[in-house]
Amino acid sequence: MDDQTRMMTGLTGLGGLTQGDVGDPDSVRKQQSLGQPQQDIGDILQQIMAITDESLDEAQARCWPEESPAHWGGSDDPTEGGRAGGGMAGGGLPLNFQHRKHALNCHRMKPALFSVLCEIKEKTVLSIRGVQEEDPPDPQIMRLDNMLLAEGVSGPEKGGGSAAAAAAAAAAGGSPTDSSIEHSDYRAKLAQIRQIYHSELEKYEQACSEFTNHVMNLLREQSRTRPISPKEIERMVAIIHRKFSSIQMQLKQSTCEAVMILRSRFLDARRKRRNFNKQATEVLNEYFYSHLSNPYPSEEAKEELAKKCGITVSQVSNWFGNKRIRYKKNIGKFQEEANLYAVKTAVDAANVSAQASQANSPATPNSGGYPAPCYTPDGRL
DNA sequence: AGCGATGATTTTAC
DNA sequence: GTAAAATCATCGCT
Repeated sequence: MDDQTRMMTGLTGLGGLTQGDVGDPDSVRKQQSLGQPQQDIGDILQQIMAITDESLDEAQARCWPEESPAHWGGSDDPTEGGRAGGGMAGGGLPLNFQHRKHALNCHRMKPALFSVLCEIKEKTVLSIRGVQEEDPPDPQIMRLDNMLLAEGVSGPEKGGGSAAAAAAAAAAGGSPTDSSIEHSDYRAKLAQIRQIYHSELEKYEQACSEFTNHVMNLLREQSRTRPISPKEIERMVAIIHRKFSSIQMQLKQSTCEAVMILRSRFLDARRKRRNFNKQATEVLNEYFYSHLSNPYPSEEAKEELAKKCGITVSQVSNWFGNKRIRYKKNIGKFQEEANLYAVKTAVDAANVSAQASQANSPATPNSGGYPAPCYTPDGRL
């Protein structure tokens, strides 16, 4: 409801009114009763322009000092708008109001006036905010969309995202049993998030379309009593959609956050780290200390070690990476361990050759690379 | 709880 | 891309 409704109501049978008179029910009635001839359209428009400067409240106060705004035909409620044509007669609306409304709807100048007024509206009020009309796809919402798609929250049901995540986690390591348990848990939680997301999205879409329909019905209804161009309706719908899309973005944002938290809880291997078992550590250490001069196992050697230890190749790589740096950083600390494994290796070798004189030597000659532990090839510590 | 050990990840350098 | 180095997060012992 706005000035336009009141304008049109006040315009019926306008003739010879001064600007001060416009909108004054008494003066309108006066003019109507006098039955003055139709005034020139230019004058009417001029008066309309003057009226638009008034605020709704003051105009209404002048027009209907004793009534509440809800009695207006142009109310926000479309159902009321529907009744206003006559159903309300005797139900609260004053008869002169009904009379004027009827007069307006039947007036031969109505279509022409409406079209002119629509044009004026287009050129004034709407053009002000019509500048940034066309909305380019929001990069933020696109980012969120992509992420939700990648995580398997939005998009097709088959859950490709969670499968991919599971595969990624499997590649990261962990025993197969452990990870499969973790994954089913993860998938269940992800499915939960997915479900909530979709039901919320549905609610949102429903609310959006309901509200859009509501507003469109309202505007269509009102377009019978005030000038509303289709373009204006279109614009209103666009505004509504923009408002709702900001809500949608919030939903997507919080869904993304939930997925991120879930991921970090379930798929960050650091959080469920298990120390390798003793036997695995032994195998790795044996290799490390027996190849101290060049502790860089080849791909094949890594695979072999991984198989022996029941861990993945990348875990073997991690282990060697950690071991090299930590050994180098503090050789003293690892001295004991180094000697232990050197003896171990030597004993194994001795079992084959029974050569006691070289028993304490590392299996591989130490030719640069990493500093040897504090022992000599001849067995002195 | 505190703390060192340790596996994983990230950053940096080549 | 790989390895070193730095860092993180958890484990496991006291």
